[in-house]
Amino acid sequence: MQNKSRIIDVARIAGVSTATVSRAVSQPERVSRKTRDLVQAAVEQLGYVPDAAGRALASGRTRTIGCVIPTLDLAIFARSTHAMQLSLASAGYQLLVASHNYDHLVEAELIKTMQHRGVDGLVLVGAQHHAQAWSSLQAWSKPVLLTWVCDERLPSVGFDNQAIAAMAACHLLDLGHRRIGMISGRVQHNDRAGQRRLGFLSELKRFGLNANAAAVCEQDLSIQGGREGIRELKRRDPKLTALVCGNDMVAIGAMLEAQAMGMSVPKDISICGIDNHELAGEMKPGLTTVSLPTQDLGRIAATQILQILAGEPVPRQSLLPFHLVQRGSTSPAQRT
Amino acid sequence: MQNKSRIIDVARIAGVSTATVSRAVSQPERVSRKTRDLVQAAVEQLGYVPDAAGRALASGRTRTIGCVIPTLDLAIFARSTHAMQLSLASAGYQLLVASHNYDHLVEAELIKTMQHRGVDGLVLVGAQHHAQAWSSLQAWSKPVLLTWVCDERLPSVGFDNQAIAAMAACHLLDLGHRRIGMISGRVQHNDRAGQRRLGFLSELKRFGLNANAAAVCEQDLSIQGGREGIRELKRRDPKLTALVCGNDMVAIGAMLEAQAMGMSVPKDISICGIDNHELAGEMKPGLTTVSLPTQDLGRIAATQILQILAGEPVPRQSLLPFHLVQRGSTSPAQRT
DNA sequence: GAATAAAATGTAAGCGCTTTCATTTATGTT
DNA sequence: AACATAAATGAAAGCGCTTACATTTTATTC
Repeated sequence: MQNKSRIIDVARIAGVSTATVSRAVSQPERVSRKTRDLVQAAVEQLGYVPDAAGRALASGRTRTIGCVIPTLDLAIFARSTHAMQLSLASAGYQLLVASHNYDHLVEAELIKTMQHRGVDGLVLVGAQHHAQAWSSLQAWSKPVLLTWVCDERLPSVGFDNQAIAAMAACHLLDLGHRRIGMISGRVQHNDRAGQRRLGFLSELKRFGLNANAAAVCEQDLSIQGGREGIRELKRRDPKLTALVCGNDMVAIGAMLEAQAMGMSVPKDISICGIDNHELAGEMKPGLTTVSLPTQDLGRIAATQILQILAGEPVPRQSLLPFHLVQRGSTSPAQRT
Repeated sequence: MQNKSRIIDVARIAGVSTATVSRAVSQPERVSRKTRDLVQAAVEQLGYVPDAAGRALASGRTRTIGCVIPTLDLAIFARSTHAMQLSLASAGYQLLVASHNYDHLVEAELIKTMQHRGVDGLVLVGAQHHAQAWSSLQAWSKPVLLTWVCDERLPSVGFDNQAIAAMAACHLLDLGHRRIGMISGRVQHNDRAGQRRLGFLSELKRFGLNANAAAVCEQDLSIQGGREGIRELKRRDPKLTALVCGNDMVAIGAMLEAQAMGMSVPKDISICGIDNHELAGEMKPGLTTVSLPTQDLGRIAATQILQILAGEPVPRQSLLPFHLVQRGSTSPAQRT
């Protein structure tokens, strides 16, 4: 079965040189019909599969893409990574993943390791990285793709995170709310969260509201974070009538806590999330949220980095669309 | 920066042979204090990092572990994989992941690819695999670890899945329920789901109940699956008073649907999940569930495969503990 | 059918590292 | 000091593959 046959064995059986076998295997069109069949037969007879290490050493390519993410333990990253892996696999590429839990130094190390590991391309999350990471990326000749954000410095496929939060804020403003808070993710080492916070604040400003940072509360992107966030914001402004949340888990936490505090959603407080998690539609009331095509993100990232690798042109910045899904957790502000 | 220095450059600067550099880098204890420092200095001066492909080709080892899972898009797998990756990274190993969406043939291909890709070890989910996969595993000289289950044929770290479901069933039986259904995951190509179903049915039998397969309904492990499952089971047996669910998402779906159908949980129907997902405690009522140490599973899997690799002895079968978390979704059966 | 161009194939030189084996150097013993 | 032994080092042979480059074969043109 696994008889570890090498290229030379195939060559001997097929009666050709190893160079020809190599070509027949990786660039069939560069070989005559006859030899291709000959080699194919030998390959099958031996169950030959080229050894990746030899291949990598000789060619400088590994058919492996590295993906460095904050964590796999957040549904959105798990989802996009999953989609990415499937797309890569169907193109014969493999995925090396590593996560850093929002530690920029760890991330920089991971990037370096992956580079020396010989990955053919690197997919990162966000544009905010350790200076050391940036410099090793710059000194690298292989493609790097940024995801979740768009940044001039590198090809990216992501979202206009400001616009996402602005869309949520705008929805609430349109409903007449004027005392709106935001539970944001931790902004340090997370430019997506930073951009969303900014988008939220500018939108308030655009409506002529005094948008100070006091309206924003940083929390972990978890149910618990949502619970704590709404308590904090309510403490700061007891008259709060609406809330934008950094993601749906936070929104769910906030909603549950609001209800536990005796408030009615949306009557007493309107809540809007981001992501459109499977659960959003299942809550009571349903969670209004900005729906992001997370899976597409992963799929497109895979496609694009493979295209770059293939020398095909790709848009340098791809902004993915998103839209508001209105459910029951938001409603017009009460007259006061 | 990334000046691609090779071992020979280091050797020249340090004034030693490449063999010595190689030793100084990978087995410092096999080299004299003096040369070690010399080499170390040269390494730092050049920013030398050994090329992985060369290393792999020469040594036959890649410091890479392959992990083949059904999907990353299920919280439990994302979680355990995440934990595994972190543990591996801290030991200098990298993680190659691939998922197959419960397709055994795809899985077999992935296993083969990873083997030829030169991974140093393989972590799989479950013990049920394509014959072709089994045979390529058998013909392989490197360690393979099964997770989520325990199976004599290979070292494993997992759960007694029958006991998990039995624990859930037993809890409901103890509460006096006698008409109990189960919404199981798809059993085909998923031995965990199969074992859980079996555990459920045997527990019913142990209590002298007529446990036929009619009490079990297969669904996707999602909220939607839970919704459909409870409808189906209620249709089959309108007097159903309790429900075991394949995982918490299913349980949540079932609970929501039960409520939507006008039932009260737990008054009209008791529901018990498996996993202890972050959300379980947040539901109204809180979801009773069998808590599984998902993260530990990943961490331990990583540790064990590295130990095997290091030639250290490890228990061939590691069964991880689990326990019932009682919350509001289960209560004593009503007198009839 | 000769001349030319294009396609197919072969030759052989590495890719960067590890590791066996032989050799040199240090350490210990009497 | 002479010897045995152990530790440290070096020389060099690959690991299995790809790919310039050279060579041969085939197709094309007149």
